[in-house]
Parts: sequence; structure tokens; C-alpha cells
Amino acid sequence: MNVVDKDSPLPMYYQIEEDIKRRIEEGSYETGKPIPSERELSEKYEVSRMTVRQAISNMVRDRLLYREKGRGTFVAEQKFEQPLDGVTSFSEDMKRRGLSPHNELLVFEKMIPDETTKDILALGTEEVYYLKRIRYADNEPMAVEETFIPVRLFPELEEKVFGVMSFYEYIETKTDVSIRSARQTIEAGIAGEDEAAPLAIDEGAAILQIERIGYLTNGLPFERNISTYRSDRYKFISDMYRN
Amino acid sequence: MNVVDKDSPLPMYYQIEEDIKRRIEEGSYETGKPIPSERELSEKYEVSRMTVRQAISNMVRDRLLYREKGRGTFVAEQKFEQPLDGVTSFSEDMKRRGLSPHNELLVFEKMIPDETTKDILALGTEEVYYLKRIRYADNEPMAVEETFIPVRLFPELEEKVFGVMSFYEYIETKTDVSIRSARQTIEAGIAGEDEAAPLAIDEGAAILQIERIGYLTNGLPFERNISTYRSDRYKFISDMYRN
DNA sequence: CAGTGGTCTAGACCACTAC
DNA sequence: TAGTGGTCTAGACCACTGT
Repeated sequence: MNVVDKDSPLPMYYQIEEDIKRRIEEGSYETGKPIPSERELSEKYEVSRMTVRQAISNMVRDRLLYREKGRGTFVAEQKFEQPLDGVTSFSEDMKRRGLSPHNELLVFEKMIPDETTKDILALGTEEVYYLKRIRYADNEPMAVEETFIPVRLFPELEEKVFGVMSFYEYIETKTDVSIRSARQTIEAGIAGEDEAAPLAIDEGAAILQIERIGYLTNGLPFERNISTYRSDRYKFISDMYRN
Repeated sequence: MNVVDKDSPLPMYYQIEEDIKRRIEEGSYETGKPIPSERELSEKYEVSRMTVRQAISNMVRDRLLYREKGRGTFVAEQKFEQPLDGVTSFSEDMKRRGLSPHNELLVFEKMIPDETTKDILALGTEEVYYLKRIRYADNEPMAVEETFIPVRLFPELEEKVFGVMSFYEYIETKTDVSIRSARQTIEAGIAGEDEAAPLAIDEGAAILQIERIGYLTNGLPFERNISTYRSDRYKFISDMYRN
């Protein structure tokens, strides 16, 4: 009868989270209504109240529940089917939108970076990989993208990787470092000759310019990415939370 | 000698957080190096280990510290002086950039919303407040902004509020609801007559169009905001984290 | 008033890391 | 082996909400 297994290798607070999620999905716990109190749950699952609190705290952090002092703990509205927050690569972004991404790799080479890039990536006299790509979604050109990556961080990076997987996938599966965060700067511009041709738009059309600087868990910058999107087909969408 | 005051109205875990932050700032706890163990800290502050853990957990959530199993708790790289993530109002955004915001309120009225707004705000036959404002930073026009707010949610909202404080401040100090999240859509456009004049830019110049839909903790949408920024003075900047 | 979440204690055993 | 964070217990008192 009891849903938590004290001998399971999974921590009990985790098992409780899963059970509460299940009940929310099946509708036993309704959106906007309170779930049972912490004391009731600790009796029900036969664990201490602190353990129930840990489960609930995690779910509050993930915004599945919210607490109100003196009133109770409530099921939050599940507004966003798929979260649109967080750092994503072009490939991931397109897949999330239900489109099929692919690349045309125009340039892949090692080079000495310009001053701005050197500064941003905190480099000395080191080389970077330089990539220039046209990004397609469902076979339509969406963006022109330039990327600078310090060679030192990924000495074994090869051109063929970019045909097979997303660079972010590569980092997370093939290396022992991981991505922490990015700072994005977004501005509007007007397409010149260089942008208009590859994107198949008119000169003078609006374009969206996004510069992203990505950071690893240890705090080091690992990429500078400059993208130019056609604004008739692409909107930048993101979910943000109040801190 | 002791830095935590058990009789203070501030919770002890909060006082401990503040003390650890102070030590990081003054350099006693160094970036990338471990802070004292939880057991040491609980002796030092004369509190139980769970209380120390609560302080540390909060700081890990805020990415000031990170834990490594069996090794210790470490001071994270402090990349961003001031966090640029999260949902912010225009006023808050400008202050964070070190600029002085002010408004010119062109329209403040109650009206029946158009279909799109009605749909977005999940309204029936209800009225909304409609605001149209020119937003200034350091006395230069930065954006034209239209906002739709359901009257039902803030029946006592008055025009004069917008002169005194940020709408977000109003919500968080004068009402008993609070802001959870927002979805922002950003695109590039070309200034027409309507945008060029109030922003003091040329027709045909690039503009940044941002639509924000804001949500309360209980999941209800509380505002639809459509902003047009001049792109020669304004860049949208945000920090994002990998999930 | 009874019930809720918020905070806190003083222990305990575990798996993991480093030496 | 000794030290670390991860998990858990069985209590306790508080401030806040609703009736």
C-alpha cells in the first residue's frame, strides 16, 4: 500500500516528489488547490516532517507547488508545456519549436582571435576554432552564425562533430566539463549585403542580432557566438522567473 | 564575538548567509576554495548542522557556492556582478544599468480589450486598464510601451501610482499577490511614423519589439506589455542558466 | 481557536573522497 | 581511516491565516 520504500536506493524525499507529481498529473491534486498539509503527508508516507518538507521544497523550487504562510501548499498552474528558459543551442532551440535544424558549414579553422574575442574569452596568445555556419530550420535559412571556441578547452574537437551532433551535446557527452550559464545580448539591426544574401531576405529588412557568451561550471568562458537571425521567420522567446 | 543573534527577528540561517557572503567579499573565503565544513560552521555559529545546511543550500541555489560530495563546499566564480536574469520592469531594468528612469503617461483608462488581449489574459467580458507610456532613461526616450492589466486583479489601481513607483513594486508592496514569471517574445522591426516620432529616431531605423506576458504565483496572467525600444540606445541583456 | 508553514535542535547512519 | 556532504528522525516553538 505504501508508496515509499525505505530500502530503496532512491531517497525517500525523491520518491515522495514522484508520488505527488503523479497525483497532480492524474488530477487527485488539483491546480490552485491545496495538497495535504506537511503533517498529514508525513503520517501518510510514514516519514518525518522534515523529509516531506524537503520533497515539497524541491517542488517549490521547480515551481510545481507554491506555499502560502498559514494557509497551505498549493498546486501551481502548469503554464508552460515545455520550458523555454535556460541556455540552448540553435539545434536544441529549433527542435523545441518542432522544426528540423541543419547546418551549412562555411568555415571551420583554427585562427588567432581578434582583440574583442580575445578579451571576452580571457585568452592570451592562444588559438580559437572559428566556425561560420548558415543555420536552417525545415530547409529554410534562419540565421548566419559565427562561433569562437578556445582550442585549449577542446583540443580534440573536429569538423565532423558539427555534422553529427549539437556542440552542446558534444560538451555534455564527450567531455568532462559542463555548461553553467550564458549571457545573451539582443539587438535589432538592418540587413546589409552580407546578411541579406545568405538569409534570402532583402537588404534593409529587419534582423535580430544575438551575441552569446557561454560559461562552464568552473566559471571559464567557452564560446563566443554571434548570430544574425532573419526577423520575418524568427522570434526570440524565453521564460523568466521573478527572483 | 558571535555573529548570529538568536533573539533577532531575522532567522539564523539568514544571518549565517550574510556572514558567509561578507567573508567571501572580504576575501577570507576564496573563489574555488572550500569554506569550512558544515560541522565546523555549526560549532562556530553554535547552531545545529541542519540550520547551517539551510543557509548553504540557499547560497547553492543562488550559485554563490557549490557542493562536491565527499570533498566540501566551495566558493563559486563570481562572474556576474549584478544578476541580469529574472523578470524585471522597465524601471528596474534601467536602475540596474545605472540610469534614471522616468515616464511620460500618454493614456490611462479603463477599456474593453481587443480579442488578442482578451485571449492572452484569459478574460471574459471584463475591463482592463490600458496604459500608453513613453519611457525615458536619463531624460532620453528609450521605448514606447503599451500595457493591459485586468481591472479585476487590481481594482484600486490609480493613475498616480505610476508616477510614484514601479508597477511591479506596487504589486509586491501594496497587494497580497506576487509575481511568478513572464514569457517574453523579442523581434526586430523597422520604425514607422508612429514609432519614429516619440522615440526621436528616423523612420526606417531598427527597433526592438518586446512582448511580455506576466504571471502571478497562482498562475493567472496579470499583464500584457508591448514595448518598442530604439535599437541604437538599447540592447536586451539577459543571463541564462543551463537546466 | 485550531491548523498551517517557518524555523530549529541534537542526534544518527550512509556513500563518497582523500590520504 | 578520517572527514565530507546526503539523508533522516522525533520532537519543539513561532507567526500567520481562517473561523
